[in-house]
Amino acid sequence: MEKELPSNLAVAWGLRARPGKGPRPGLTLDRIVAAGVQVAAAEGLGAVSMSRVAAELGAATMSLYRYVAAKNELLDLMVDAAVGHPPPLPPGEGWREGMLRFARTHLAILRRQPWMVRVPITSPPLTPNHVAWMDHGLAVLAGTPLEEHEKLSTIMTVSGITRNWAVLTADITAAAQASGTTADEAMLTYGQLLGRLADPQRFPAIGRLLATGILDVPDETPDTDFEFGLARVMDGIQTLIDRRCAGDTC
Amino acid sequence: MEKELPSNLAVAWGLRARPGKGPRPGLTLDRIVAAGVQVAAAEGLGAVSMSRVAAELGAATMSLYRYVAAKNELLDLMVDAAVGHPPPLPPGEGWREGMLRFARTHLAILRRQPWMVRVPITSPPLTPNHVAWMDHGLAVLAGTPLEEHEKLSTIMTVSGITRNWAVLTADITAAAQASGTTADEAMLTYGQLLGRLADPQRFPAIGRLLATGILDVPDETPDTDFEFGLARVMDGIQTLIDRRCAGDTC
DNA sequence: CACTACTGCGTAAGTTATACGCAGAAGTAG
DNA sequence: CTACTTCTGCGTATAACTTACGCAGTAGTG
Repeated sequence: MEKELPSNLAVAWGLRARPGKGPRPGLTLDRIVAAGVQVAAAEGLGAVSMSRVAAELGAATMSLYRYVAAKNELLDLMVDAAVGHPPPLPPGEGWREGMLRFARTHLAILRRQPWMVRVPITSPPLTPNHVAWMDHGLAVLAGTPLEEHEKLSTIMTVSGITRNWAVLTADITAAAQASGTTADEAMLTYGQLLGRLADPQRFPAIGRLLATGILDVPDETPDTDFEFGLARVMDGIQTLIDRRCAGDTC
Repeated sequence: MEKELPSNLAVAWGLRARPGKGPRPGLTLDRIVAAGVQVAAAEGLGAVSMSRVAAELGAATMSLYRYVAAKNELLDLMVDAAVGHPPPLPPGEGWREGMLRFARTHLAILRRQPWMVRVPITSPPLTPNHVAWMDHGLAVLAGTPLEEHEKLSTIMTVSGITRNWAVLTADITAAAQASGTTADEAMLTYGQLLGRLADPQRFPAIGRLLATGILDVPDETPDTDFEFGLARVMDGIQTLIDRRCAGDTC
């Protein structure tokens, strides 16, 4: 009755039956993944080719395919490895500060390794570390009166906002580096480009936005928009909790 | 003082100086983009190669490079074309229903052309239709007492949730089609896989989630999690508006 | 009519993932 | 100890892919 596991998950969870028959393997999945991460960190995701990773290990290209079914699988494993374990849950932490920490930590990880957001997602989160983070998020929300499926939805919402923000800022940073400036300047460049391209006649609402001059001044605090979105979601969850607990024991 | 526009933006906005010197162009950027969209819609993003698109038009591969600087540029233009114009703003619509419509329409577009979410984003939203959608979103929020930059943050938050959900469901659907089942069944498969892989001992919070049996039953309404996230954000914005208007003229 | 700037596109180079299959290594059964 | 099985590393080869380069020809301009 047990269906076969998809191969990528089998290797990710280390569930490959390893009968001690043939010659001892010269490589390890961990070493391959680590080499891939190293290449991606040093030269970007574009530099990650099977031959490049193999060269890093002093092995032949095709050797990698004994450990990984396809390049996609390697990329998924690289991302999972780079996400890493979630930190231990601070005792006595409230759900709100916990979720904020969850999101900010996640963002910091994506910032430290910008190549992560360039890996095309092709499967729902089922790799070990992603599952661990999901568990971590659920644990943060354990004390709330939310239904279990609502906790899951909350985590996905927060993750979505975080990833989206990471992608956006990574884009802007990349564009900045391409033209040899800093990310701050690139933010301003973005505003300038928007002002140059978006005719206020055709796009009146954008005209009003530009008229405030906000996009012409660098943000005093970093990640303002990100924090704004997070705060809104937290407030919304608070509203749901209040509504549910109204006139009820909670 | 006017810096040169990046080439991808120049072509996207149709700002290429076209001196009527040489031979009349045999192709159009629009036709190329349309052909690319057609190929992607019919056979998936993986089938979109420069030669394939050129063949669709009866032209040679290299001809496309007279209109597009690189394949990435073509992909960006394809996405922008597929997003399309935002609908006209329904008169008398409140900000909440407006934002919900914004998000649902966006999701429907990404669902109708699943290849869109597979195009790696490499630049912030500066293409014409994306700008138009941004303007549309700002217009929806025009009646609220939010600051202009808060309106922008709101739109980005909602867009992030929407895109994230589109990617996730596209992944699950793709995995379903790969194994010859339906998306609904794949959702259940996801729950089953999670239950098989995530040891409740190691991941207690996930254990509690699985124990509710929610993942074992198909959702009665579609996009439950997506709608949950949206509702939370809307509630959060309502909270902000209420707080700002407390004891104040609004 | 000469000139110029532009278009279409043939050719070719350089990468890429990965299918196939063989030589040899390490266990296992007799 | 010997035969057999099963696995590993990896050389070779294939079929894609993007795109640099440059040439022949065309439509306006002076």
